[in-house]
Amino acid sequence: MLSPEKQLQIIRQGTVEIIEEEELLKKLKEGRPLRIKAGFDPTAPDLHLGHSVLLQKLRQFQQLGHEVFFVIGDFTAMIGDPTGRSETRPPLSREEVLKNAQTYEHQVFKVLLPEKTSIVFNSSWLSSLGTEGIIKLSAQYTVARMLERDDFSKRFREGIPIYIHEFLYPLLQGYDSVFLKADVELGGTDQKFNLLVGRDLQRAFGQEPQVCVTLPLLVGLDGVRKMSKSYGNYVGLTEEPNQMFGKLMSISDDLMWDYYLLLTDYTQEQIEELKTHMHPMEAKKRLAYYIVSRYHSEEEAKRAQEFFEKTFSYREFPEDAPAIQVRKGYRQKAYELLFELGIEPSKNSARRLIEGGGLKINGQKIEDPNRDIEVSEELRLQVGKKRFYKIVPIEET
RNA sequence: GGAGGGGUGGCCGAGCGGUCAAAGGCAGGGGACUGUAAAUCCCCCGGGCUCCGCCCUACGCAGGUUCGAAUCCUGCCCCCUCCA
Repeated sequence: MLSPEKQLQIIRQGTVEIIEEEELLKKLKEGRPLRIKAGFDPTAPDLHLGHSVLLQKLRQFQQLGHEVFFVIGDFTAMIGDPTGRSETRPPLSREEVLKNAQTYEHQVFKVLLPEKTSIVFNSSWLSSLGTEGIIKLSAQYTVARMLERDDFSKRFREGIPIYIHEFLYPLLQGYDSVFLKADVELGGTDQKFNLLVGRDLQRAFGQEPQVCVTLPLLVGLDGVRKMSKSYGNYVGLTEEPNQMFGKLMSISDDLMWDYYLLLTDYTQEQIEELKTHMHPMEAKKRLAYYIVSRYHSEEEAKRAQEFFEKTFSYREFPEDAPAIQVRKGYRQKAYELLFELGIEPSKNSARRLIEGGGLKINGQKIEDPNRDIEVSEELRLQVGKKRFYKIVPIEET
């Protein structure tokens, strides 16, 4: 095991805040494996790279010899964390939650070390809390303190409704920490308040308070908003290699360094090294390769990179483009063809696409949507910059 | 319970009797430039069509007044503010 000071240094990397660092150091000095907790809401079926920031940090803890409690908030998911803006989330059904939770397990172990991970469901202790338990728990916290939370105080000020049950969310999450006797809890910066409630509750229950570690929210592919499924700016952990590689190559150079810091095992120094000595595009390829091999395999990462280079650097038509079969001699106007073969969802959108110059057939730009296209031999379509199709004629039987 | 304000396209936000499928912004799609980066510029962006034109739905819901309503009136639903 590394020295406590050295450990702290590694832990600190990429975090926003550690409350309190002194306490963490003290805990580390005890020389025992610490109990590290992080909670996930099983509200969406798939995790994306944004979630993996936490996983990455948890993994570092594991590498340092600590123990991770991966809490699936199946109970709290039924409340819905109020963090997500002022909108009240529709509560999820039990089945949905469980189904989502299942897919998590599989994805999580692409990053976490199984032998040092316990996956636990918070319903297993929260659902038996009972009305009485909830009341006792609620008695540990005041409304005034609840209103300290940014989201709540803002809404309170602006007269946006705050429902009573929303107060329960931080309390229950905090109670998870009590139940698990967590030494450390990790969360995104948006979780800070909830993490702190955990501290207070542990104190109230006579435990040593957990250390709270907050991590930045990963910025999505658009470089502006946080990565989130609802913004469509995410990379899913289960996405296919070519997709994943391509998406990662499309981020801005600035953003790439955040990704390095938050998603890889590269140290700060190594990152600096890349920044100063490597062409940004090469560095980006390395990042994409790294991530694809983590969630798929080296082999697939290699193939994804080759695919990328062929199609985009050398502009080769990808051999494994989806093939669409049509009757030999099929003849149709360009826009009709795109529609009929299911490449574009409507004739209008096909027309717009072509008029905008987004269609190439056999490398030649087609600009007139009404132009007749005849399929007598294989045609290679490029639609927009990223979509490729082969149109294959077959003899009529 | 009382008094006011408000609900517009995926989102934000103008419009307040015709010239409104509805300004502007964001997001999105395409193109140029590139390193499928960023920045920038250009085009498209409710839906459909035989597309320099035509046809449908649309401005919370339901009716009404008008030759004509997102814009006026009535009722209903929802949201917000202040007072109690």
